[in-house]
Order: sequence, then structure tokens, then C-alpha cells
Amino acid sequence: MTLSTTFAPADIETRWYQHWEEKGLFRPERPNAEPYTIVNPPPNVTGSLHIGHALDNTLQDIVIRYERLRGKDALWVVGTDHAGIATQMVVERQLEERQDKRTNYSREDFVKKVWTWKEESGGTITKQLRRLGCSMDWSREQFTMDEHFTDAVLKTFVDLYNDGLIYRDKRLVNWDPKLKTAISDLEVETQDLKGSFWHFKYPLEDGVTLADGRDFIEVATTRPETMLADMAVAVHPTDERYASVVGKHVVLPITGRKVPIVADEHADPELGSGAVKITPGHDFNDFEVGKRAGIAAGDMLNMLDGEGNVCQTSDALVPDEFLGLHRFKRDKVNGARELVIERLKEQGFLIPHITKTKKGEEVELDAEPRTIATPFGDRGGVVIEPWLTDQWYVDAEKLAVKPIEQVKSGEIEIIPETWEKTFFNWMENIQPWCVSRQLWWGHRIPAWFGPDGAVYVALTEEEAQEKAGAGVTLTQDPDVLDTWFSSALWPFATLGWPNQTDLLEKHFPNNLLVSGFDILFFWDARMMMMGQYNMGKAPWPKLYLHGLVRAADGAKMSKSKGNVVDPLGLIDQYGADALRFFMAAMESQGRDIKMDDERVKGYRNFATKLWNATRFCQSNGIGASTTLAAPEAKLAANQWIIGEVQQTVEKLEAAMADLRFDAAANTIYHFTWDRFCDWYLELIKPVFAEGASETAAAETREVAGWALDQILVMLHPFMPFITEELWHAQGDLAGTSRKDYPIITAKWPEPRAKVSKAATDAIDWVIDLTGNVRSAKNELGIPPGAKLPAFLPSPSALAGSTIERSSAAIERLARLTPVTLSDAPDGPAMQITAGEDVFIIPLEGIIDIAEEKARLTKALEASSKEAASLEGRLSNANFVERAKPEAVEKAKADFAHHSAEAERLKAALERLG
RNA sequence: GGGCGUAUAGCUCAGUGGUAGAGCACUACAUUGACAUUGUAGGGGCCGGGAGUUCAACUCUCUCUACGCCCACCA
Repeated sequence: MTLSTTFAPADIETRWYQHWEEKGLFRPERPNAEPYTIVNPPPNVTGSLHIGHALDNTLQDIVIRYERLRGKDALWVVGTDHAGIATQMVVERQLEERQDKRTNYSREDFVKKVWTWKEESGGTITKQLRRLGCSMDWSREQFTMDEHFTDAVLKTFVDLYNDGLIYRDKRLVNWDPKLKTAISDLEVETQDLKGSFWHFKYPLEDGVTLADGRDFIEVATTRPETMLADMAVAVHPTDERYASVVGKHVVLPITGRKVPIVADEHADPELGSGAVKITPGHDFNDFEVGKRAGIAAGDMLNMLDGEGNVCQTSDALVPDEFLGLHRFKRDKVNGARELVIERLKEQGFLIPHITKTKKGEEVELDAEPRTIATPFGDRGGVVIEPWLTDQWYVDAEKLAVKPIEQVKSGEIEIIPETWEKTFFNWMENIQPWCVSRQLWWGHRIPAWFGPDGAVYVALTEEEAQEKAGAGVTLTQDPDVLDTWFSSALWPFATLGWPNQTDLLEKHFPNNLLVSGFDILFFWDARMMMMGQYNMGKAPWPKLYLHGLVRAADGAKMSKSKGNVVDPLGLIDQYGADALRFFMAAMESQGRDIKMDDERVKGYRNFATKLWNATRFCQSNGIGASTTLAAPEAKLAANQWIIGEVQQTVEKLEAAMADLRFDAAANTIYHFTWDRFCDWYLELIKPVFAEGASETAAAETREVAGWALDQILVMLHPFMPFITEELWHAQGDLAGTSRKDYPIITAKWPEPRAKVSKAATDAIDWVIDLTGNVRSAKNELGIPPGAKLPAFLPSPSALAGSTIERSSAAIERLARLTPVTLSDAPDGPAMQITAGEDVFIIPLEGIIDIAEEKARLTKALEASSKEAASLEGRLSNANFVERAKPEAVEKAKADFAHHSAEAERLKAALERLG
């Protein structure tokens, strides 16, 4: 197949992807091969491909294609996450658009609707991953609510419960009043908001006064509305101002509730008045203070319902006018907060804040302005309410023990290592994980309650019934599990666990996990815990964490800012290969990537360059290679390129072993463009000229075809589409083909070549000479195309043989002809070096002597400076005695080189007069 | 408050205990045969400031400054 003159990515991408997928090439049968396994972080089923996915999946695909080429049984597990809250929200939003709502349906009917949505619309992201070229095993596509996955989830829950690692507890949780569910600590995001700090007087009970005679205690709060459920005032135990009233009471305004003054170290004497109001039912600190003061969780007052509206407390002291109000101002409607302030102000309990304006006038404000760290739910987007409920908790502290050890011992390697500290910091202070969610979509918790509240945890209702005894009416817990509870099982539940399948046996533990650092705690750490708990092993030995892809200006991409870059748009514009190569080339460990369209464009140009190089090969009858090993070669250029391929393979393998995607991408980029295209193809052009030797041409065709093939294979993990296309295009030529199989399952290069040093030295010498000639011409204003006669009075052995063997290349590239191995005639001349050789080129009026002098002077200055610096170092006794011998040797050699060069240049200058 | 990261060419970023590299941008030149999505040559860097260790520091240590991120209960 002859290539078209232009490279159009879109034409080939769909075609090859379909071919790969239909032929099952993402996971060819390799029963005896060493396994290599990666599980893909399952994207939300509601998701669509964003730029972060593009990075994450490109890196994984590079690794998996690389290992596949190296002959491994490479398995890349793929699937989607049911994403409890996100998915339920999507379907609820659809209902709302039709003035409908979830609660109009039974739970079963609603869940059915979600499944229908999933079937119809849940495949967006999987189609998009295909456009990126990701070679996942779609034949075993997983979903976290697949039947077998659900079995794994239930078994894990029941086992953990039986081992005492899951328990039910009544305590404060982060409650999302919009979604009406509990969420975990990790799902809370703190934002700094402008707020107010109010100061109140709480009157002391009759007959009690402070040491200074006041009959009230001043307290301050950012959440005045919670005073409706206050249960104490705390002061520090050593605070003398309040020592006399500890154990006495205050009488709260509005509710008239009489609450004790307690001593507790939580109260900071330095802060405000030193006294703090305690609302155990709506504040995490106060909850602890309340417990220390002897208040049981069950007795703590709760003044809000699940939507954040005021409800009656158990002591029935909240006045009617507050009932039903929202906790604070919302949609411009005042809430309980505003009403509390109004009433306190009316009744003289509000202490105004006095401040001065810029002009120096004193003004009285209701409250002190202040920045308040406010907790928000990451999905619902509303302020979290600490709320007292019964929930299920996982004892994360116990599960974290082993993973911490594994990271410490190196059994699990975190790359880059700097994340280890963060990991330990979180794991060593880990809190119980609240795993129950008050949603309908998700894994229903396998717990049943008897009429007396007794709980029975079992895999099935039948088992639970058995435990409870016949005749006991059981009701299943309505809650579902946190989505992350199921995704924590991903590395093994996707392989069949809890069944002991062959797949599981072979592919667990996985070999590597690639994820963004943003889900280190959400997902990675929890996989470690669950992997250890269920499998007794770490789920993978290596965890590679990459950064975020940022907008071009360095800002975080977000829908609200409108600076989101669509990876599919980039694919349309530049091709998937270019986008992938960009991601790889920019991925240096531990750093965020700034988006740069120009660079993506640059890699599209690189693809075009390769395309055109292949066209050149085709037009010269260069076809596909026939062997994995490098062909026998006699010509210097051919031996040289074989040696260059060999070095490139080594560098690439080293980079991949270290997961240095940037180094790997740059290695193949520079080899392809700088070495292969810019030098090798130029060097071999004379071989195909009319009248050249047919044996030489035949050898060169073979070597060039081989070298191009090695490029295609090495580049394939990064640019799968263009390499597959060119692989076949080459293979279709002239019948000399080993391309009866696709590149995706080709073999990784093994040049196994012995390359003579003489040959590579010769080409390096030609390259050096050519560069120096071009440079001199440029500086002297000689037309680049001009052919110049040259004299080489005392050629080195290398020069002698090279001029003989590669005269065509010297003529074509260096444009020196004829080269005479004798002294130059008298008269002004310029000098050009190549290695240790000095060419003399007579000027004969073509060169401006002044300019040549300037050029030589500049070069002489550089050489002298180098030589002087090295001489200084070598004359330093400390250096010679104490530096490493190699360093001293190198300095000596460099000095010899630079001083000789300086001598030559001096002589040349003198010749010019 | 604690932890982490980053500061290198105009921009985006690599890098090593032995006087600095890439891509883009810039300048000059070239151009009918693989390729203008090109070629050739070139200019451009007190490697954030200061101190220390060392024969030698862009690199190691400390410190300062700036920016970014994560965690944390300041009512």
C-alpha cells in the first residue's frame, strides 16, 4: 500500500481500533506467558472523558502496550463504577426536568430507572476511552454492581462484621442536608467563607455571679442558631475567672433551658471570653465535650431535621416560631440564625461589636466579621451539618496497620516517593470510615433488624432469618454502601473473587496501579486495606501517582471557570497519537502538567515527520524487515544506525523500568527525528543514486527497513495508530514482509548486533565535519550549497579510511569536493576541524578574510577559556589529590584537547596574516 | 497550626557533585524529489536570595523570599 501524501489521523484511528477490538488483540491468548496486570481506575458510569482521564489512561496504555510487545500476558482490566450519589443525582435531575421526583416511585421502580439509564447512557466514557486508543480488555468489562461484584461486596461486609471490623454506632456524622445522606470525612471540603462571630450574654442562674460581679457569662459563636440545642457552657479548668461558677448553671435565652457550666480543656482561655457554648448534637468538638461531661449520645439534643430545618428538641423547649425554619438564610429568606439574633438583640443578650471606620468613627455591629472555615459536601455542594445518627463504620485504624507496614518495608513502592509521608500522615491518624449512605442506588447493606432493634448481618435474608429465629419479622437496613467500599475491591473482585478463578490466581496481585494523587485516600489506600483483608496481600507492588492536568495559565480546570479542555477536541484537531505523546512527554514524576496546545501540535508534526520518512522509504523500495535481529551490514552508515537503534532500545527500556514517561518519549522522539530522519536518511540517499552499487543499495534497503520497523515498534506504545498504519503499509511492499501480524502484537526489538566501533566512529566523524562546515559557511556568508575544495595535509587513520569509504556522503553532506590529502597551496585559507583532523580550504576570494578572522578569534577565545579553566583546576593540588581519579583523567584529556585546538586556531589566524 | 511541593533560556519544562539541555517562540539563511506540519545555522541562562559542607555546588545541608497543594476542631 502506497501512503497518501498527507497524514490524516482521523482516517486511520477508527479503522485500527475496530480491528484490534474485533480480533481480540487487546488480550491475545498467551497462556504460558508471564502475566502483567493493571486495573483501570473505574470511571464513574456517569462520566465523560476529561483531560485527567486522558493522562491517566495514556500512561496505563503505554505500560500495557509495552509489556504486551515484550511478550507478556498483558491484562488491562476495565469497567465503570456505579457512583452512588452521582448516578442517583443524574437520574433525579432527569425526573425533575419532567416535574417528577424520586419519591413518587417505589425504591424498586426508581432503581429500575437507574439501571435503564445506565444501559442507555452509561457507555459514554467507554466509547471515549476507545478514541484515545486504550487497549483494555473490553471482553471482560466490569461494573461495580455486576452480580458477581455484588457478591464480593456483601461477603466483605459480612466478614468484616463478623471480625468486629464493621460496627454500628450512634455519633455525629457529616450530614449532607441536600442529598439527605451521611458522607465520609473525605467527602467534606472545607472552604473559607466570610462570616460573622457573634457575642452573647448567657445569664447565670439566680444568686450566682462571677468573681468580678457580673451576672452573666459571655460566649461567642459563628453558629448562633445552634444555641437552641445548647447543653452546657464550658470553661477551662484553670481559668480563675470562672472557677467559682463551675458546676453552677446558666439559663439560656429563648429556650429558658438551664444548662451546667462545665470545666473542660477544650475551652481556650485566650480566645474571646474564654467561655464556650456547647452543642453536642451539632458540633464535633462539642460532641466530645458533651461525652466528657457525661451526656450519652442518645441524650444529646437535636434541633434539626435531615434537610436542615429546625425541629423540636426532645425537651420541647424550642419556641413554635422557630419550628420549620431553615438553619440559616437561604434564597434571601431569613432562617433560624437570623431569628435567634433578632430575639437576643431584643432581649439585650447580644453584645455588639465596636469597630472603627476608616475615618475613625466608631460604629456598632451585631457581630465581628470573620473568615470561617466552612465544610461543604463535595457532591451536594451545601454546608455540611454535623448530625446525630446511627451509621455503619469500618474500623479503618485496624485495617491500616498492615498497609502502613508494607509501604514502610518497601513491599509497596509509592512513586514518587514524596507521597509516602502524606500517606503515612493520613493512615496513622485515620478515623473510623462511615460507609452507610442514605441513598437508593448502590449495594444495599446486608443487615436486617428485628422488631426489638437487634441486628442480623448475613449474606442473604434467609441466613439472617435463620439467625433471628423463625417467626421474627425482619426489616432490611434501607441504606446502601459508600461507592468507595466497592471500588476498594476492584483489583480482585474484577478477577472473579470470592471465587478462586484461574484469572485471579494468575493476575492477582496486579503489577502496578496508576492513579491521580487526588484519589490516594479515597481509593488507593482503601484498596490496600481491602486487598490485605480479603486476599492477605498487597494488591500491587507499585503505586504510581501522577499530578493534575492544569489549564494553560496554571489554574485548575473546572466547569465553573469555563477553562476545561476537552481531550476529544484535541483528538479531533491533532489526532489521538499526538495527544498521547504530549501526555507522556510532559509526565515527569510528581509534577502537574500545564496544558499546551502548541506542544500537542508539535507532536502531530512529529507524526507527520514519521509519515513522510516512511514515504521516502517506500519510494526507494525500502520495505519491511524480515528478522527481529539486525541484518548483517558492511556499510558504515548502516552499521551506525544499527548501533543507534541498539542504544535507543536500551535507553527506552531503562526509562520504562523507572516509569519515566518523559524520558522514554524524548528518547524515541529524538532518535526518530534527529538520528534517523536528519542523518541516516540523508546519509543513505547517495546509495540510491543512479550508478551506485546494487549490493550497497540492497543492504541499505534491508537495514533501513529494519531500522524503521524498530522505530515503529518502540513508538507504538506512545502512538499506536500511526505505527500500526505504517507497519502494514511497509509490510505490503514488495513481498518481503514479516507484517502478517499487527504491530500491537509484534515483538519488542532485540537487535543482537555487533557493531564495529570503526564504522560508528566514521559516521560520527562525518557528522562532526558536516556540522562544522555548515556552521563556518553560515558565519562567513558562503552559500550553503557551495561545494568547496579541501586539503587535508595529515589525515588521521580514521579520516583516511572514512574519506575513502564515504566520499559520497562527504560530498553530499559536507559539500567538500575534491578532498586532497596534501598541503594546501599558499595563500589565505580557512580551517575546518573534524575530530582531530584539520581541513584547509583555500579562500580564493570567496571568503571575506576579516570575517574568517573574527570567526577564528571567537573560537580561539572559547577554546582558550576552556583550556585555562581546566589548567587552573589541574594546577590545584587539592583537586589532583582529592578528586576521583576519573575526574582528574577527564580534566587532563579535556585540557589536552582544548589546548591543541587553541594552538591550531592560533596557527590558522597567523596564516591569515 | 502541621505536612508537602515548586522556583533553571521569552514561555512550558528536563537535568547531573566536575563551568547547563529539550520543545515552542526568536534571528539569519535555504528550498523543483520524503517532509513548510520542512531543512541548516544561530542568539538567548549570576540554574529565586543568603550562608554552609566540599578540591569543586545549578546539584548536598541550613535559612530567607515567592507561589501552589494537602491535612487540621480554633468556638
